[in-house]
Amino acid sequence: MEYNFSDIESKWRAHWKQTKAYKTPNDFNKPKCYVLDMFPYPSGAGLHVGHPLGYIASDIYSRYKRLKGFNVLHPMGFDSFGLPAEQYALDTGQHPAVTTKKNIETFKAQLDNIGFCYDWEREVQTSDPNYYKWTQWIFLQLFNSYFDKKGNKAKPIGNLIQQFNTVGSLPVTMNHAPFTATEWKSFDEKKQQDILMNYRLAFCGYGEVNWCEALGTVLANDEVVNGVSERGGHPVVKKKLRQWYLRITEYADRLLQGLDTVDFSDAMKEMQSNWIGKSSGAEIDFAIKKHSSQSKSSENSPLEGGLEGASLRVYTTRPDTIFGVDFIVIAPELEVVHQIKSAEQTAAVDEYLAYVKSRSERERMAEKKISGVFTGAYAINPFDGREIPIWISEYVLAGYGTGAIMAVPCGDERDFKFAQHFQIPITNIIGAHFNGQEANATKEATLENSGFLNGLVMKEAMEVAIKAIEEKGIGTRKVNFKMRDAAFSRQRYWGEPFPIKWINGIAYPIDESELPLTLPDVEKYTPGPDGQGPLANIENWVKQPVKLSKESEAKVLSSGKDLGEAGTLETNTMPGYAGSSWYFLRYMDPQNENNFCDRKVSDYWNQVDLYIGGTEHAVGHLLYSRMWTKALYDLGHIGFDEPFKRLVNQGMIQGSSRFVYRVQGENKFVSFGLKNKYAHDAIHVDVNMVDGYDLNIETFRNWREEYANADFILEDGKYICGSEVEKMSKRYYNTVNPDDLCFKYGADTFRMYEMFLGPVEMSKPWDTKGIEGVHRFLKKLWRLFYKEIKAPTSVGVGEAAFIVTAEEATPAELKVIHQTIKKIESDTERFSFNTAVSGFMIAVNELTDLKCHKKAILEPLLILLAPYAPHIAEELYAQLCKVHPTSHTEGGEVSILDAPYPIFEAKYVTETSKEYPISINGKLRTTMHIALDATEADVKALVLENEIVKKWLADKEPKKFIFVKNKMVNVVI
RNA sequence: GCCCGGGUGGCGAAAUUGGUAGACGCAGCAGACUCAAAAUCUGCCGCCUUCACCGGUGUGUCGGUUCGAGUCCGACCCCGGGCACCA
Repeated sequence: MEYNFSDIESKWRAHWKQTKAYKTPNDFNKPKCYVLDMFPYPSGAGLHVGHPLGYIASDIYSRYKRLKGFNVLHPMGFDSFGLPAEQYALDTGQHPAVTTKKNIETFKAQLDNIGFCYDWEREVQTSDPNYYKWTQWIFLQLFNSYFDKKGNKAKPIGNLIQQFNTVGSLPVTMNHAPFTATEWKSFDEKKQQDILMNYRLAFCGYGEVNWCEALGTVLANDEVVNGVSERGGHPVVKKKLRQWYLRITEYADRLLQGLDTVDFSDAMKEMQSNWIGKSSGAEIDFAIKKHSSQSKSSENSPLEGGLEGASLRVYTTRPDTIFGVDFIVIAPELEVVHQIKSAEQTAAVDEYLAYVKSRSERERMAEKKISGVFTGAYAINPFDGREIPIWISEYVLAGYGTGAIMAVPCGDERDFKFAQHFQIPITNIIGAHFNGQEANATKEATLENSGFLNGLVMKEAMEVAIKAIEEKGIGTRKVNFKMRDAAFSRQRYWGEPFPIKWINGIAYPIDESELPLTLPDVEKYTPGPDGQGPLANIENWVKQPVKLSKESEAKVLSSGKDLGEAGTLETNTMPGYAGSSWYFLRYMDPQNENNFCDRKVSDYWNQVDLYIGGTEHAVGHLLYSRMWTKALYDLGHIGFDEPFKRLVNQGMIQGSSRFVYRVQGENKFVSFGLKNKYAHDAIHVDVNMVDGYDLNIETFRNWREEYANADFILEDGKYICGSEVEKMSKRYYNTVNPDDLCFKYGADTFRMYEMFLGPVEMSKPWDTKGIEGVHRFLKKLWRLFYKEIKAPTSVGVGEAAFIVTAEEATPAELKVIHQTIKKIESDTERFSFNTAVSGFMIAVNELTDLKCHKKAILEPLLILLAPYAPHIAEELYAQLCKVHPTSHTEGGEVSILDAPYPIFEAKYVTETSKEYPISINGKLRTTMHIALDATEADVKALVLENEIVKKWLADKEPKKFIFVKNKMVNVVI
């Protein structure tokens, strides 16, 4: 019998399915291990070889942990809401639910082909109403909570209402004037709800959003890349719209601090902290100089009391440079611009504002030219009374800090360039540190021309300046974040409906008993009117009667509305990241109908011990799920506030594209080496028609009709293709389907080869060459168990006998297996799967050399191998148990899944003597066998007696001996 | 521009704390078995020199620390990824 992987693999897959081998119980008595993959979006293209890389790694780790006695949760599911399915529906009219279902089936079949140990009974799909019921429920928890700044945590909104009722507004108000308890009670329902909306963790508000016309929806900041949509690359513009948001900014500090408690790569932590973008400094008020020619201030001027005594607030991280301020710049979008501009400058300012408005986000980012205009107004430096011109320029962003900055050209590159461009005189406060040619952002300089800060080193001056500012009452210490609140609504169909009903312009939560609020079936997926989603077109859905939450119901009734008729459902849907922000919790308790996840169950499974996925989710999914976890923790629904204890980022597998070169104007193709002799065009050719770089010309001719009669200019009788590394994608014809490889070599070979390619974290182009080597290894392993006793004939394979004996193992054999146990264990623990595969190869080579066919050696080897190549390991193990039953295996077939993990015995790996390299002055000269327990004096004597050492020493006396324990000896002369 | 990674044979890559660089695999070369092929097995495989042994040299470049550097330090070059007017 030879290694017939296809029979073996289908047999064992059926067996696992039938016996529910991977069913994971919530068994609280066993130690747990939670291993999670980022679940896929089920696209129509199916899997390519890049996808399973992380899945294989996590599968190996899961199986390993299981053998080590852990109760392992290793689930899989689908992130099945999302734009592509809806775009496809728009084009073809097929319901997204239908295409999604089909795609998921394809994915599952492909995944099962590779032999993963998922418990499919725990599968989740974000578009399943039984799942999104709880997404909506969590949304309601966020809606019904606010962030208590003092306690630094989320609390029920009821606490806040009680506070308003008893003592009035909080010390720090959010976008509204302070009020007393009595005033609060006098406010009408609308006013009260509007104020509360400023506090809710999930809230609705007007704001500048990223609007993508082509996709017909708004996008979150992380979904916009270089001014275009991440998906599809469509232009994105800023637009003021009513939108739902998550108040993630309140968690900025905790999201930052939490990074210290988790095991993520430094690069990942860095990306997240850059995105959060914490900076500390101060806000400072600059009085505005009264100006005779000032234009009349409009009625709703933000400058209280007109220009008289008005001031402008700037944000700076460098209050120590306050004496170096040579001008102030305001973002053009700020209203205040119109109040301060002088009559003479009005025309210039208005012209500039028109120019700024005409520029798209894209242009602004693409060409960063220096532009701006003087407003005609001056501010007064609060410390030395200097008059400072106020400019506007698009390099200052309205949305960050106060939208106004104090410009210190000697210390800031942008300010310097601006000053240079507009010939604004520069004050030097850092002496020799400033050369007049470029700004110097040092913090080490001793300050000059800086009033009371003179003589101080900048670092120290920082504190002194802030104190002075606060004492003078002209500003405060201030921390700012780059991160914005996350846009949470999409004007699309294929997403979770919001459990919100609008009545009289007030958003009311619907009652939990109404969940899930399901998506209606629709005929058309075109957007509704006024930038609304497709749901707005379905009147009977929008107006359907739903029960509101008890408090809301009372409020609505008291305002005299009929509950059945009143109001309309929110027509936006939630974004793709809603469902993925908490799916790891649902896996723990996926069938629970009364709770998103039972608290006892989540206390048991707790944090994800190992999370595997790509870096592309660094600032999206990973931040959102961390925030949701923190909010659920604050509200007491779970017992941990970081979801992922350890994160491993698998590298991207790129495609290795192949090209043929068509001679221009002819149906003739020239081989790579000769292509420069002709005018040619490079054309992608399917990698599966190319062996290495040799084109299979017959297959190519059959590929497309137009190539059937093509001519070829060959070199050395071959057509050599060109190559390039690109993203793996259908349109480059460089995708390799795992199904094909599993069919040709088997899943075990495929799994081990993917791991053998290199470290999981590393990105690399796919190369199928080399898979033969891994396949050969498995065949060689097979031959340790089976021996051909009759040569194969033309009509069939040869007969083979199972040749494993019960003989006792020799020390040499024991050494091999114990070395292997040690290596595989440490490699698996530290995620070095490529070296682990090498370890197996070495072991099999050595055992073949030793002609070892002993159960005592091969049984542990199979158990070690089971996580990597589960099918062949199960097959050989079953056969072994049949031929050599033991107490453990008696009474029927025992699966390798429950086999006792082999124990590594140190005595077989450590030796009594060792061959030491002997170096002289660091150069290797010879080797000697020395007992490990020899003293340094013994070694010294032995080495000095050695003939070769004597020769190299000549007459010289050794200065010293260096002993590297169990490694080598070095003689210094 | 700034911040992370990373540069090791023809190729993918190994190398716990500085201690025999290139394990393992692919490709290549030579040989065994075969009428032949496939499969399998054996040997060689960084570069220079040599019939061979020996020797020299070698981990992007230059320099440093050390008895000893792929590994540590300094300067530079190249590649990959992330961020990019956040004051």
